[in-house]
Amino acid sequence: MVTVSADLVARDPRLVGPDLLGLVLRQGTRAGRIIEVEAYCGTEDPAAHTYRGRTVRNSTMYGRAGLLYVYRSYGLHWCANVVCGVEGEGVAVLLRALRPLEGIEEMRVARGLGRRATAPPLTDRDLCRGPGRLTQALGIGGQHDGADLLAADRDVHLLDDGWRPESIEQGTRVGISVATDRPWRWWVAGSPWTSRPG
DNA sequence: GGTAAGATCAGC
DNA sequence: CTGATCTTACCA
Repeated sequence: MVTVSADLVARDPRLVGPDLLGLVLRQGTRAGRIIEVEAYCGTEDPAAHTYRGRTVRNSTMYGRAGLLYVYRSYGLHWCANVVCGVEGEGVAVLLRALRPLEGIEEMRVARGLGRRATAPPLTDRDLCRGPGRLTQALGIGGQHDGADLLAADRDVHLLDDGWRPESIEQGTRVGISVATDRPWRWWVAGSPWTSRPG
């Protein structure tokens, strides 16, 4: 397990996105492998939070590459992004699904909070499949917005254990209503851990 | 000042 | 399909 270099993320998010597949996101004792991502491309991307300029919420997305941009989605869920490009550009890659690797019991507890007693038991596939689910599973929230993912001594960081996908598939992004034609979503081909069937 | 629309998810 | 619930944009 080694940390990820700044060179990997200090590029166009459409290049960084597929290169993040296979890397490990760790938060405390919980970790998962990145299976599915989407690129958000700043002023040229109407679906990006930074398309209309800086706000209180999106300021981290303008920071230097390798920071974690965490925002609240629909007032309820947290979504985690890896800031890319150069400082001030406002581009990032959204993490959409992980394969759980470590701390799976902790993830199960975190994901079970607030569920009805009658709800069916959570399978491993239910833990990190979707951007809101993976942050809940790892315990990532607003307090991690702006964290440095490239420093191994931090609570939350990116690691490379050498694993690489055999092949990668590409398609359009999920859950947006503008710029729906841009093929800026990538996932590990054939993986059962994606947020929706490939 | 009010309102609508989200980079979502769970439950019916 | 709907409701939950926070942030922002846009209009009055």
